[in-house]
Amino acid sequence: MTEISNAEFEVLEALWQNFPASANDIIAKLNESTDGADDKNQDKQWHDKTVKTLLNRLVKKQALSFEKQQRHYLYTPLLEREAYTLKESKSLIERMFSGKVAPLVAGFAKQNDLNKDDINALKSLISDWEKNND
Amino acid sequence: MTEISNAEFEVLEALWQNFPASANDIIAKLNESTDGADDKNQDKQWHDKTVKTLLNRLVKKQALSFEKQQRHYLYTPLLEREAYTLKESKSLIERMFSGKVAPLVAGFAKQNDLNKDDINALKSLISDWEKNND
DNA sequence: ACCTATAGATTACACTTGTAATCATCACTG
DNA sequence: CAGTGATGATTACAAGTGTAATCTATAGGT
Repeated sequence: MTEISNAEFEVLEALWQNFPASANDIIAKLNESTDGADDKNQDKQWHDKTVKTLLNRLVKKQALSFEKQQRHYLYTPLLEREAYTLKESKSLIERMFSGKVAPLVAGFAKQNDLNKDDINALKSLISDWEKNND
Repeated sequence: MTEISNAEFEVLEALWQNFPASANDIIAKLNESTDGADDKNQDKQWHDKTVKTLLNRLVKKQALSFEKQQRHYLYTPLLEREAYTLKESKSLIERMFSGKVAPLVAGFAKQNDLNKDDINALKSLISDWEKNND
């Protein structure tokens, strides 16, 4: 229920990608370079202490649970990624676009931030919607 | 360049709706009940001191300018609403959906948060896009 | 069995944010 | 002309955030 901060979200993100996971697993995942061909990718390095702090805060916020596994903990997210991202999306769209998703997409279109794949994905969504809502 | 907080955004929002405006204009606008038929609309009341603080912060952040008009100031936004909302949208979509807008829309669809109007708006966007991208 | 490296807990600390109250100045009112 | 009420400036202050360092207990190596 409490708010998840940006840094906390990134930690959760790492956990969602594979869980349950130990603090070290998560730290490793966070520091994995998201290598693409471009080398201007100087991904921030996460300091181990920082990640531990964030894990603690997430536990306090009941965004994840942990269970003792011999010496260390294994963490598991208590939030579903999809539910969380939807909530955040809706919140932004509510605040900025009166709850309508189309104006957001329109902004992307205007900026030339859509490609054929995006358009196809949207078309497919629409046809699904129409199938279910005759 | 600095970040605009949520509360600051709401103040900016009021200003975008009509500017230049005095602090009092803005406070009035913010406290205008966004009346709909539903009376469970107990819009938060903005305290005059609070709004003044936020205006000052926005000036410091160079999000708006002001000019002395006799005794009081007239404020004018320095950011365009559309540019700002686009930037925020892109940032969220980058963080949560790898930069792809379709998954966000898919979330809305899944939750039944789209209606015929939304679908039509999206279709129209798509056909415009296709017109410009053969 | 002891010492050390380590994992998690606790503490730190500056900056931002939400929310105002207080201070200083000045224009208008009686 | 003096007092008051408004306007903007300054100050306040707790909670949240990003970013760690220090403390404490303990598991594992020698």
